[in-house]
Amino acid sequence: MVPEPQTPAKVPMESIAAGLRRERSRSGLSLSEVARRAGISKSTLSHLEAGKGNPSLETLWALCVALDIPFSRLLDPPRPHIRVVRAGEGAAVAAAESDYRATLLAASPSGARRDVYRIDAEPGMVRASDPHMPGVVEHVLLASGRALVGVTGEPVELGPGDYVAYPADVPHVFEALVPSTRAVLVLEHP
Amino acid sequence: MVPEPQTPAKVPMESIAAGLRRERSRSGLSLSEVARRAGISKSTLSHLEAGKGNPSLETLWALCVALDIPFSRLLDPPRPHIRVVRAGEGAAVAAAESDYRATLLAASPSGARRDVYRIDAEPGMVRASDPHMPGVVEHVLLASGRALVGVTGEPVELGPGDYVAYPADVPHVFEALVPSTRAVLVLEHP
DNA sequence: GATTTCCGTTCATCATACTGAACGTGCATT
DNA sequence: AATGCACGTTCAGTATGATGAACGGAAATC
Repeated sequence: MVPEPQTPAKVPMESIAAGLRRERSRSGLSLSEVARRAGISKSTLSHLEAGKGNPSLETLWALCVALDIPFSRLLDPPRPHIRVVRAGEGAAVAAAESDYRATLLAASPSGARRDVYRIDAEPGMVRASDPHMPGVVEHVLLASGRALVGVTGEPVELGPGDYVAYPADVPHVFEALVPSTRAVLVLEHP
Repeated sequence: MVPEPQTPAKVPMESIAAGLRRERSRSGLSLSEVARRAGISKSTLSHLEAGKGNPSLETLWALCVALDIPFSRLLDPPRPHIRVVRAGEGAAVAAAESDYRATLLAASPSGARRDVYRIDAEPGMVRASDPHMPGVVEHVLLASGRALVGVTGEPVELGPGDYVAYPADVPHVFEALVPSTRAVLVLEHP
């Protein structure tokens, strides 16, 4: 078999468009302002954020510089890197000791600080948070009850023992679904 | 001060050109063949490898697919991502139990396979390895002795308990400095 | 040694990404 | 209300990236 000749190899333009919108809204800048800083025209940026076109490297690069983000932020992972580990899932850390069992949920990036919070929430109370500083990640381990947690627009429903990590430099929510919902929240900043 | 209006923001085209040449030579494919697989013209690729032009995202993406490399491979910095964790350093995994203490060295990328090896080395014996497959990472945890480990040209000296991770798709070495040097080597492939 | 086949480069032509002005809109200010 | 000024979008013109044929050279095949 001849290896994929002429395969169009579609570019994740939609993902890039979303990334541009997300990063710009995070920075709080207007489309015009970003275009001005990047030295490109508003129309070009407007097109790109609409997911249309096929930008040149120069254009994308200028935008990354203007937004002060690494290039990979727009491409590599569909950035909102949301990870869910259900109760019982996850790799266990091997221990010589007898019946000790630790499940690794998230590795700590070196240099990161982690603050721990306890959350008590009741149904009907939706706690919506504004974006934090860039790079901030929140980890939530649900202790009891049920809750919708995560990035606004695509939250995850958690049950007891479930875990989720999501970027907290975009708007995010915590909404209890049943009474006496308790959780541990770890706020990680680089 | 108005924040950098109109700054040209130079693109690292030379670095990208070098990356294209490097990755293609690594794959052993001809320029024509890569162009054919990517579905672009030879002339375009020829220009890009010469560091000329300003490729569209579609073009670059197609090349990355054809070369089977992540996009960031062409842009990111001088690739070798080397991480050293000295004995005693590193984030410890919290345990309710008494004096148990686990230091997390590297979280496993999902889908990655990890093979574990035991290494026994004596001074004078320099073990130089040729590059493995792209994306392969080696982790070395030194058990006893001393050793120079890592990417050829910039190895790291390890003592007991020290840990290092380095890309193994470039030439790398393991050189024991004292007798009875032992280590655990984890070979990780995506 | 002539021929074939692939290699990588160069150049005129075409397709299109980018531009800049004009537009409708919403929010302050007067 | 009227005005001013940002915002984001649309559209015709233009700059330029991508193409495909033609090229010279090297290696394999006859």
